[in-house]
Amino acid sequence: MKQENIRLRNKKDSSLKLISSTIRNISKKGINETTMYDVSHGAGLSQGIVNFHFKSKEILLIETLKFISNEYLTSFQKKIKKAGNDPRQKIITIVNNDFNKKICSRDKIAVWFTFFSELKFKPSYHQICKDRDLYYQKITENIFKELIEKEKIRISVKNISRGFQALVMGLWLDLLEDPETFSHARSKKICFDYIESHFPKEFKGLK
Amino acid sequence: MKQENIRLRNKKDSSLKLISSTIRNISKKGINETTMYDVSHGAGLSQGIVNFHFKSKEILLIETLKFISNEYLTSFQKKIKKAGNDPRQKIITIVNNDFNKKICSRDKIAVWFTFFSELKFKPSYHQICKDRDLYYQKITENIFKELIEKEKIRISVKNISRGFQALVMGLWLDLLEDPETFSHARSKKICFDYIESHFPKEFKGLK
Amino acid sequence: MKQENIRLRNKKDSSLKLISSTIRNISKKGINETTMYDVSHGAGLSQGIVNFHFKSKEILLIETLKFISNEYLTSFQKKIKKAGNDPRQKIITIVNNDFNKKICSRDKIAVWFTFFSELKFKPSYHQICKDRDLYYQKITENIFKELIEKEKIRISVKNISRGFQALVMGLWLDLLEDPETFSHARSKKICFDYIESHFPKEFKGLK
Amino acid sequence: MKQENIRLRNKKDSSLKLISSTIRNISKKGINETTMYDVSHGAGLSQGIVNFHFKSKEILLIETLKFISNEYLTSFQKKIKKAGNDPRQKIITIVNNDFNKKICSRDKIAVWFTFFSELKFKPSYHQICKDRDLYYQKITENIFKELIEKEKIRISVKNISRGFQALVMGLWLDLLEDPETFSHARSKKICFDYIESHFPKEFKGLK
DNA sequence: AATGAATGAGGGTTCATTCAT
DNA sequence: CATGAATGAACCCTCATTCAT
Repeated sequence: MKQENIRLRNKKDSSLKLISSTIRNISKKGINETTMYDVSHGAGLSQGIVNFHFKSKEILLIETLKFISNEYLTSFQKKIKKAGNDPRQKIITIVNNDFNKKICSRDKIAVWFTFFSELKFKPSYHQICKDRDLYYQKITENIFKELIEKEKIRISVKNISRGFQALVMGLWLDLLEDPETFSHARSKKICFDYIESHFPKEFKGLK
Repeated sequence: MKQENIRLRNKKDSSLKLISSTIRNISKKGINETTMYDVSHGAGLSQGIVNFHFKSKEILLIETLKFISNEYLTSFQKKIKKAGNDPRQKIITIVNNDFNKKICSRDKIAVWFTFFSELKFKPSYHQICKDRDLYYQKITENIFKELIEKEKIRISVKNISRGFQALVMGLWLDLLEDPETFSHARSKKICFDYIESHFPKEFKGLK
Repeated sequence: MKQENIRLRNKKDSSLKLISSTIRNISKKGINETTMYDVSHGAGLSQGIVNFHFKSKEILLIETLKFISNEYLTSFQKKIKKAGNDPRQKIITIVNNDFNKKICSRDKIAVWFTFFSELKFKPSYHQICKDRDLYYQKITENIFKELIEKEKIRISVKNISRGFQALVMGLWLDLLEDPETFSHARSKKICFDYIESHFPKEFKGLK
Repeated sequence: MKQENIRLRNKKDSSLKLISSTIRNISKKGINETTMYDVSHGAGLSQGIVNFHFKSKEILLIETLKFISNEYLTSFQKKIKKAGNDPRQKIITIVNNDFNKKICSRDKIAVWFTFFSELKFKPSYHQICKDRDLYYQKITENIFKELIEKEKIRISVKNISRGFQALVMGLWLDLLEDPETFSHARSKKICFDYIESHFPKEFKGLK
């Protein structure tokens, strides 16, 4: 029974090591250049082991996407909870989380965009991303709804929310593409400008 | 002389057919799943011809990126010229061009994001994208500068311009990811909302 | 530990089988006509295995050259050691070894000359051949030096030694080119004539 | 009629240029690395032309071997004729010709050994080389026969002649393999040593 | 006679996957 | 659970050859 537990933990350990190695490799070389050999040796394990823990490369990649997706959501949820009930505080928290260097290091962004680029022809990737997006959408839409009601302006919640989300993704791409002249700080500033321009009363002079 | 011309045209024709086939294939399957065989047969030609016109797959991909990049810029320049000197008209033109279905069909977007995902480890892709971006940046920054002066507001040109650009890219990603519930029309609306929120006098009630 | 040994032996076995198959194939068809498929299937193994054990065809060929070179030297050393200290006996031993049918079967000669023909543009082949030659030279020069001292004649050690070596190579080429009318026995006779003509006292009537 | 002549000459010119380019290329890169493209462009002509003048690469190579073989024989015959009837003078002439830098430049030797290495599996090469060898053999055997009669020694003409020939080939190989420390002059010296050792009276102190 | 775009067979190589140990 | 030799399909690329011009 105890041995069984150890085995399970070992198995889980190896799987995690493998996923972590996958992320590292993808961010360094992209999906196509990342081989099963790279992954296993990057995890300090041997050749055939990947097909042992994950049935195929396809599945390894799906699990990897699930992993970073989950990592994002976990951080998101934790911080939103801490932010309390003030919509103003909540949206600030979201921006800070989205451009938290742990969540969106250049490496991680590279991995995200790698998966994005395959969305069109990989239904399984699509599903995972969609799940994350829907969750994110639901939360932000609610926040923007509260803000709109407070500010008493007339604007589509759906549009402002989607615009916000698109803006974040676009800025992530900029961070990936242009790391020398663009920064996390400026990304946040631009997001806050976006919010302030729509909710001037609530966010005037937002730092 | 005439013969020479015919040959050159034929050679150019073949190259174009090949690039066009490459775009079609990448948008359908991604770069890695697109084989040289797919490309050549998709162009109605035979196996070895791709390596004859382009020395390698690598170079074929670079030329393909150059092609769509150039296509984008050409359309952009042509329409901007038509728009005249009014900054209001110019920014509207840019939005219309960015979400013109020829320029940003789902296929083309897929190709763009495929290349974006490799930006980090392919210096040659990076350069081409950077060239396009710098040009786009320069033009939009000038427009926003004019608008800011007209509206007499205090806001960073650089930030509003980059925000706009990021928003467009984020919306492209949405069009790629979520074609059923999202549309070109809504993308434009969201862009115009972004502009209107910053320049309310100039753009009040912009459709 | 024992398992490890078995694996190592298996790996070495496969490498040897592959090299041996390479020799057979080169002697039958030459380097260029020998495909990786020929080599692996000639060794009773499958396609990709050659690139697993040797990283490339280039390296396979280098290892093959090293192998026959080593085989030659090993046989040479063993017999020289047996021959004792008499220079007369030693040079006889060398001739016998050089035209031993194991060492210079027509197949092996064909392989040697295949590599010789690429010496000029393949530095790695050149190095291996040079190593072998230098060793051979050193030994034969010492023998001829002893003979010259015994016979008390005046002649350049370097030249007689190099001439001897050249003669052997020329005769190998004859054995390759003209197997019907030329033989190992006659090759030896010609070598002994060469030696006798320079050291008549020592070798008078050498058969 | 005149036009016909011009055409023929042009055709011959091109063929010669092509063969000459073939020799240059083989000596630089070996047969396998020499492509039809290399040959035609090295001759200042275009791609498809080789298959026009020679039906195939195989035939081009055969014609090339015939060419250098013929070049060798022509030089050989011319000089032998000049040498007169003295066997002593004739053999000296042969040595001088065999190590004439025009006849046996390192480039030409490389070409020769390239063909030698394919002798075993290319009957057509074999025939051409054999023709050259038989002619050479006949002449040298006659010379050695005369020398033996003059010197009144007992030795096999066939063997001494073949030994001589083998020695020359072996020295050619040395010139190919070891151009830094070995020279044409030393090659000749070694040949003369060979001759002197068998015919001391006739060649004493041969320079 | 000459050109050079096009063909297509075949080579070297890579790599996900399997499996005996 | 883990190893790593072995498999074999599939890829990119080369190149002799053809043929319309």
